[in-house]
Amino acid sequence: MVTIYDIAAKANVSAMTVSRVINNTGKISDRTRAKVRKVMEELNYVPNHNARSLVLQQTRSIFLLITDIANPFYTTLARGAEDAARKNGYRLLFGNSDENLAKEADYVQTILTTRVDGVLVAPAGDPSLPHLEALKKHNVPFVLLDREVPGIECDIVLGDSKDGARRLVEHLIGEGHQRIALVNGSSSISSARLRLQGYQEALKLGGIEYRDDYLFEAGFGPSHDPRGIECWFEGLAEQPTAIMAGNNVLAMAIIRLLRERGLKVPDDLSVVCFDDLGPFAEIDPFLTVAAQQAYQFGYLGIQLLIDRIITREMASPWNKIVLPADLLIRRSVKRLTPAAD
Amino acid sequence: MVTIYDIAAKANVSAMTVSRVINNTGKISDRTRAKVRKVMEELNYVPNHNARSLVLQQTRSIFLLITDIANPFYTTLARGAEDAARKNGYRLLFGNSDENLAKEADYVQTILTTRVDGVLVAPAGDPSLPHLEALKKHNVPFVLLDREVPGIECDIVLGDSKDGARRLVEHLIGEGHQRIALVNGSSSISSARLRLQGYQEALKLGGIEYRDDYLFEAGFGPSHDPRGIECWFEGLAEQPTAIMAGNNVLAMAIIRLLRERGLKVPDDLSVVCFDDLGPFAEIDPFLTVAAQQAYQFGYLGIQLLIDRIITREMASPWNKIVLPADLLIRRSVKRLTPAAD
DNA sequence: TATGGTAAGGTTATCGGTAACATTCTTATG
DNA sequence: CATAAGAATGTTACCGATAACCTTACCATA
Repeated sequence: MVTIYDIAAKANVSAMTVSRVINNTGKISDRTRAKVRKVMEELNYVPNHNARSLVLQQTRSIFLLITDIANPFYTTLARGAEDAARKNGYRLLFGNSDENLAKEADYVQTILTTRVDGVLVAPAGDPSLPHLEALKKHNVPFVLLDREVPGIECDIVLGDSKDGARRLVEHLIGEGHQRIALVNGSSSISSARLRLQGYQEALKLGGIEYRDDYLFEAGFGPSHDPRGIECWFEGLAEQPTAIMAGNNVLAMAIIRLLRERGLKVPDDLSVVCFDDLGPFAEIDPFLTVAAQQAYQFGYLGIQLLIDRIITREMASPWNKIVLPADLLIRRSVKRLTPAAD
Repeated sequence: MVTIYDIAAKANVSAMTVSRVINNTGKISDRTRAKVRKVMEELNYVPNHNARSLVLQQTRSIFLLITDIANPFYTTLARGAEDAARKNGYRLLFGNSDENLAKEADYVQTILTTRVDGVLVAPAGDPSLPHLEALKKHNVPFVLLDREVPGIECDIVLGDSKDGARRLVEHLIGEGHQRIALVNGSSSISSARLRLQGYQEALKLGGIEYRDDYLFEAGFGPSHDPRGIECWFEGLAEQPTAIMAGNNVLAMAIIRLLRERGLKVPDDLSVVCFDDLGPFAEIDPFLTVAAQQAYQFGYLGIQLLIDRIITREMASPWNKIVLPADLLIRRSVKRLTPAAD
């Protein structure tokens, strides 16, 4: 590999002069600058990022840790983050924890050893606490995305889960549904808890009693076993007329399950969910959803993070951005006549 | 930040002894090892990856550059790569070029400066040549994915585009279609060229004449303007009975376009495409596709790459893995009676 | 008792950059 | 023409780790 010393030697200057040319610092005569530039071209010089960040104590890179790379919510979020990072001259590195604490722990280790300037994290859930504490302890600025973690104070970008869920359920009630089930993510995830709250609130407002057997907790992730949902569904004494899914991945599992049982949506059962399905569900915009502004999660998250990185102010009050969800009413909910129920 | 020197001082040993404990090298007494370990815990030591890779001249990390993070083909590929990398003790970094040469060039720069041990690249197309040449020149081992680039010799994992395309078209012909259009990716992408060849071959075998106006070249990427397709479709003198899309993103564009015009698939027009749609099209497995083994692309790609990294053999014959595509026949093709046409 | 082999650990130089300070070269000014 | 004030460049030390070599101390053996 070519180093600044090779260039310095060939250009008959000191390494420091080369460094100055590269970074446009200090005073360099045009003649020298041109000479050094020419040698750099000839030798195909590429700066060594590791050496640079070792002495500078900063890397100009940000790590984005998401929980599911197959989920369009997170890939869209990632694009937002990437755009914002590029715009600010930061390199963005991605990691994918798969909603898995062990992988998350691994990535936190990577983050610490590579000395990135900051981190954007969608945490796996409340048990991510020690991971975030580790970041805190090592003074790595970070911004949480999508999920709060009790015990951690930091900047955060959230969706309005409670409100979105409430509006979804209110829509169902408005269409005449009374027996509404919720298949949710784990209650160790803040957004799942809020969606449950929104669900319960809407039921209450609608004068519908909350039933324990209509709540099932699965995993938000791609790798959870769908048979849990099947068992729950089979075991139901009274079939609901509508199911709300806590996120898009769960909605997929539910719809597949219903199809396998020959149940048509919405004719036999209505389905709604949180999060939109991304471009690949465009074949037939069918599912009624509470769509989140995924791109903004990433974009705004990077902005909050870069603010912290630049000011190095970890004491000033924490920012909390709450983005509303859009209710997109499509065709997965059947209108029930009062008599029909 | 805590360094090995801080630990050395507190444990009353030399930095070298600390290094030996960390890496399990050399001879260290159990007493010393325990003492050093204890101090490391107390001080929350985290090794500095930059310093380490500076002296070792290797980073144990691999860069994966994909062209579309929103495309399930690539995210599935990414999971395969991630799994394979983890299994081999390599860190995996992702980049997303968005089918955009400028972004790709940028990422190549990042790759060179960060001195990763190797790269997995899905190139934007033939014009990616200089980027790959840069990797070659700097002796960075790389493996191509999904697309060949004329002028570059290297290990590569490909799908059998020609065969898959031929089978898709043969299926259409078998169902009685004669007027079959192809909306393809840019001809500067090898896989698009092969898909065109497969298309033409199937037409020939079926005794159908190739028509120039039934070929439209759009972009494989997420950011291309769908109005091009609209114009082409509007301008058609004779409407085809079936359209084959060069990949899944194009299929989405076509289906949206048809829907906007009130044309039903497959009743009014049949559609097939290359690549499956991922979990989020499970709502209704509808589109007949040539599905590629996306996960394997990533998994096998990493294996080829790590072989090169370990042997440092850049001279031995290049590996070329060609993965077949599965024809998944679903419901987006209408059977035409000979009379109907 | 001399010898040497090995276990355990220390010293020094180096990876490729940059900050801080030092030095040399210009140029304008009294 | 001497000289001071910058402009242009060089020197040295250091960022945090590891490789290569060196030093002890101890024990077994002839």
